[in-house]
Amino acid sequence: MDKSSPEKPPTAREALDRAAWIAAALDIVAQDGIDGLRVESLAKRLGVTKGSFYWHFKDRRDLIDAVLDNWRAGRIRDIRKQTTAAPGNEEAALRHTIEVYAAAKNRKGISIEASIRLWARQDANGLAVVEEVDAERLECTRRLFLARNLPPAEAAARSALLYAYVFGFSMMQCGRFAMDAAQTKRWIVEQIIK
Amino acid sequence: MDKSSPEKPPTAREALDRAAWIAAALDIVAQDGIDGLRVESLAKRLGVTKGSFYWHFKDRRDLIDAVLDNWRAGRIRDIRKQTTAAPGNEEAALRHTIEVYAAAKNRKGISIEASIRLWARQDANGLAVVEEVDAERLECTRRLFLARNLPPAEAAARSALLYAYVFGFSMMQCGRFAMDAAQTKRWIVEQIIK
DNA sequence: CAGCCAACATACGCATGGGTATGGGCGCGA
DNA sequence: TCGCGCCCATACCCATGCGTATGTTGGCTG
Repeated sequence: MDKSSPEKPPTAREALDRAAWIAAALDIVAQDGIDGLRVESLAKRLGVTKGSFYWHFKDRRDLIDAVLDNWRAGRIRDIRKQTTAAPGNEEAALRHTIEVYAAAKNRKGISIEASIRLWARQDANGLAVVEEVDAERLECTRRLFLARNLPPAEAAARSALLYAYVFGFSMMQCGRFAMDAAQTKRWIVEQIIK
Repeated sequence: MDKSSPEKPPTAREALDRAAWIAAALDIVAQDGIDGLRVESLAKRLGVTKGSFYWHFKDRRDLIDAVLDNWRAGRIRDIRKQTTAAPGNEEAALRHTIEVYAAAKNRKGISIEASIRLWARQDANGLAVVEEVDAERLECTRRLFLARNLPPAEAAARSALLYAYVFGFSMMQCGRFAMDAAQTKRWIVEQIIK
């Protein structure tokens, strides 16, 4: 919750440095998972030593929590941005959301998400973060369905199906199968939207 | 590929012991992921020391590959078992398959699957195993849809949606949301099946 | 009973990694 | 210019963990 490691108001320099650590940490999480997020290797990647790390962060756990907070904020910002729609444009927004999140392009983002989710199975803080993101995502798309005057139960169900599909899809990094056939994708999207 | 570490025909005793190691290893994978699968801690859990491990396995990688093979065989056996259907009973089999795989009950199995999948993003052998399992699962349910005389493209699409849904669902360990409302589940299943 | 071999245990070297304690350089205000 | 505090480096302790080399034991065989 408290981002500033010294008590004084976080200076721009200090905030930037913490952000740099967190950004580099996210790279590592994408590659090797949260378990692979090691203080020394992270420091080496940034061209410094542990001494620097332990000035900016209390310990490794402090970094992980910061990464988690950062990820949560980013995911919530993103889903809200992607699901904003002018009245009457809700269907287009829904298609756009599926298109964006079911794109196999964002390999790094998917890796990070999978890593955090897996790790959250063993960690209370992580679990809370994942649940917040899930709740926000489900709510955002549910609102879009509701705006189309669907019954609440159906809006919730379609939202859940959309999320589960996008998520399951992104977990199969191998698009060699029928999963990525354009025809298949189109059929599925119609099932979810229409 | 070669399971027997000594060249002689694998005796029953030796096979049993290897299986015991692999079973214990799967427990650890479920808890801490493949990265958490450590030779020494595994040995401690079995009440022996490393000396025993390195008699049964060449190295840690050998154990991981054995775990992978074991998992692949089990998953393929299971999907085939769950999707067998007498002619005319395909719809019931499909519902049964969804019910079984989308059950949040199998927490351990889901953890193992998620761990292996995440790890496979960084490992060629693991990736091949995951792809084999994916292909088999998609094919098994696709056959069920085909038996109901659906057009091939639609059968493939429904199979993909079913798999993506089940998978995405199982990744959200938190059933606190609309995801587990019976009504929502029922609506989604109808979309996939009908 | 001698010998052999499977199935371990013991002990070691080495690397990685968390955390701490301490030292040092450098800019900046008094 | 003197100190002070931010930012980082060095050095150290300790734990975990991989892999290897070698010792040990119990059971089976000839």
